[in-house]
Amino acid sequence: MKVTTLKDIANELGISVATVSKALKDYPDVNKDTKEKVLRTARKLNYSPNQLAVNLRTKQTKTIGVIIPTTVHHFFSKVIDGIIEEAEKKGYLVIILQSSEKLFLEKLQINLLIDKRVDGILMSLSNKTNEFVHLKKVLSRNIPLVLFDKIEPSIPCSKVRIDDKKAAYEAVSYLISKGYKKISHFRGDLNPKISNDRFEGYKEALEDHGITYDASLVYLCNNNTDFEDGYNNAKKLIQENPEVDSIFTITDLVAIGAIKYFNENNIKIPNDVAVFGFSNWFMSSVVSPTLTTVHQPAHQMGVVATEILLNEIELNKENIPSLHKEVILPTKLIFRESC
Amino acid sequence: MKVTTLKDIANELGISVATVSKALKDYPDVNKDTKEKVLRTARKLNYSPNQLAVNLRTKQTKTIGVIIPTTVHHFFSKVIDGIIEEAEKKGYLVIILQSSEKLFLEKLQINLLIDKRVDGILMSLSNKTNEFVHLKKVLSRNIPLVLFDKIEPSIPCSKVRIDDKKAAYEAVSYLISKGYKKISHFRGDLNPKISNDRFEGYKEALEDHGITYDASLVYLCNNNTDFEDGYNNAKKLIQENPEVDSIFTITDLVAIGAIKYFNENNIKIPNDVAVFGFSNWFMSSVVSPTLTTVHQPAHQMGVVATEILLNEIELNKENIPSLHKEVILPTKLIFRESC
DNA sequence: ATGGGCTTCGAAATCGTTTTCGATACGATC
DNA sequence: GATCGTATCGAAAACGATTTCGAAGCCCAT
Repeated sequence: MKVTTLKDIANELGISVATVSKALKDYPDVNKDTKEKVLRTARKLNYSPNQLAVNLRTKQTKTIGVIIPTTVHHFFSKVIDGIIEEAEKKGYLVIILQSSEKLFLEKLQINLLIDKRVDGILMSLSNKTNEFVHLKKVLSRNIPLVLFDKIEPSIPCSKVRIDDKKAAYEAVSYLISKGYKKISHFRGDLNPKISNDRFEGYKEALEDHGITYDASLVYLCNNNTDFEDGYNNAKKLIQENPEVDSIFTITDLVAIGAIKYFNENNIKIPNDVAVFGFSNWFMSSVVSPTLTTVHQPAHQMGVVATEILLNEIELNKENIPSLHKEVILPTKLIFRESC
Repeated sequence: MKVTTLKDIANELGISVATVSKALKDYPDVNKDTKEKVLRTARKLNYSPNQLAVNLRTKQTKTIGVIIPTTVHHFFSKVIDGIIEEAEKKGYLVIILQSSEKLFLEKLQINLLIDKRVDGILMSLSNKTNEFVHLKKVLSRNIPLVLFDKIEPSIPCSKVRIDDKKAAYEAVSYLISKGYKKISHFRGDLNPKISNDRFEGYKEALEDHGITYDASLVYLCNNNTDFEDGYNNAKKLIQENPEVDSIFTITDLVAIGAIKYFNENNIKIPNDVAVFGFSNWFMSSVVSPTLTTVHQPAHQMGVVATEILLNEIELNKENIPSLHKEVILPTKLIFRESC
């Protein structure tokens, strides 16, 4: 089953490859009749251009690369959804790679994407990423790069994120305004910036409202901020601080773990302990009681990051230097039964 | 920032491009000394081959395409995880497209991937796909194709799936063996084969164990087999068939919806009504009570489908015709509190 | 008859690699 | 000295498209 090329069309019509190419691209310097004839036989022979040749010649692939820690995560799968949606709309394809939270994989994958000549790269950094030569390599090759969610402020490129600190501040302030005073925090790992930011927001909200910060009320989720972290920390919390009246958790999954423990042990939510999540994962409206949480616009983050990237790619093509944007997407408190 | 090519290395050393290329690929007909010199300057100039040129020349892209209905779904995101993992291991990149359950998008995306000259395609069909010319086009171009999960039996290509009917049969048989007699079924949409298969398994298990099938106990999930389907159907079920003692649901999410309704209305699980799910979504071990379900090997499905595809690609390269496999992955009943 | 303007076409270079097929040189053999 | 084998290299074609630039043909004006 031979694939037809420009040459086949040219031979069929007894004209040159150049004319065929120009006819198909509607160049002004080709006769109407020949244009039509070319179009007809192109359709007849079921021609479609060999993208590899086009890419080599035009030096662009209409493809972007995405590197994220994992696809198996509700947040990231929604981001991917937004990325693919926006990219497809503009005629770009998307190659996805997972760093699995490993720095060496991240570096390797950057090289793969550079070799593959993707037009641009979208990244959310792994928790382990503490050096950035690989990112600088991308920039030095003049390949547009946009970071989202897990970003690194020092890298001169566009970034899309939420204001984790502010969101946490608002959540905890809400708890305080509802009269909660002994507010615990189940915090994330030490490394990723976002978990520190949420922690900072928690502390600042307490201080701003005259509640002194109590380190013994903060519990670490060292199990990849998993469901079990919430369950186990809830257990410890009740043993060690029975007078606690509420918890602000780093993420919904942790909150749901806590809820499970409370439900099993006949601790009433929100009467005994209120629970505040983070992310607005769709399960948060399903669990009993439904979970009050912070809405994190995952899909929108994918769309916006891709918009910015594709824009920079287009500017890059015309050699227009693009200034880098830092977009902070708004979060929103979602009020449900758990508070 | 110029990217170095073979020509640059050749110029630097005063030798030909051909020799440089051969030196880098360790051809036997190039002197050891020149080989070393080439290697050294290649490293010095930070050379990495332009994949576009390589692809054009060798006619393969080391890239596979994946078309699935959606990425925002726990099952599919785990499949993707398996696909990317296996592909990366063998040095292939993965382009992901979403059909969003639309046939016209599926067709369009097939064309995109063909134009992109991917080496092979992995697909799970949309529920709307009722004609298959686009799949035949892939095969007629001699591009390896592997279908998984939502497959079409009539297409002559490899397939990876589970035995939905058998899994459903086993689940319902288990319920019967535990003494349940009034077994309801929350079934999926009419179109995808897998939901019909599960329905068939349900019916057959009943009949084989001397329970006459009662159509009034079967409820349709017409809301995309969503959480709400389970909730609403549970409500209707209790009103219309208060004597029901158990439910077999098309998928965990529907089961969890039902569980929520029962919890809210003080209907005890499993004492009043037992609930059996399908998929072993990780939430099924989190909800209260934990959900008895059928384990569906999503990650493995991605890995196996990719293995088969890459194998066919390799054979294809050597012009060895490959016979198509149909792999049926084993499922497993997971026993928890809800039954 | 000459020149200019316009339309239409195609030769050829180019993108960066891979690979075939000679070409050359040198030493060994008879 | 003629022949052969071997080691080493490079010219050139090829992959399939894009694009520049010049050529050819024709008409019209001078």
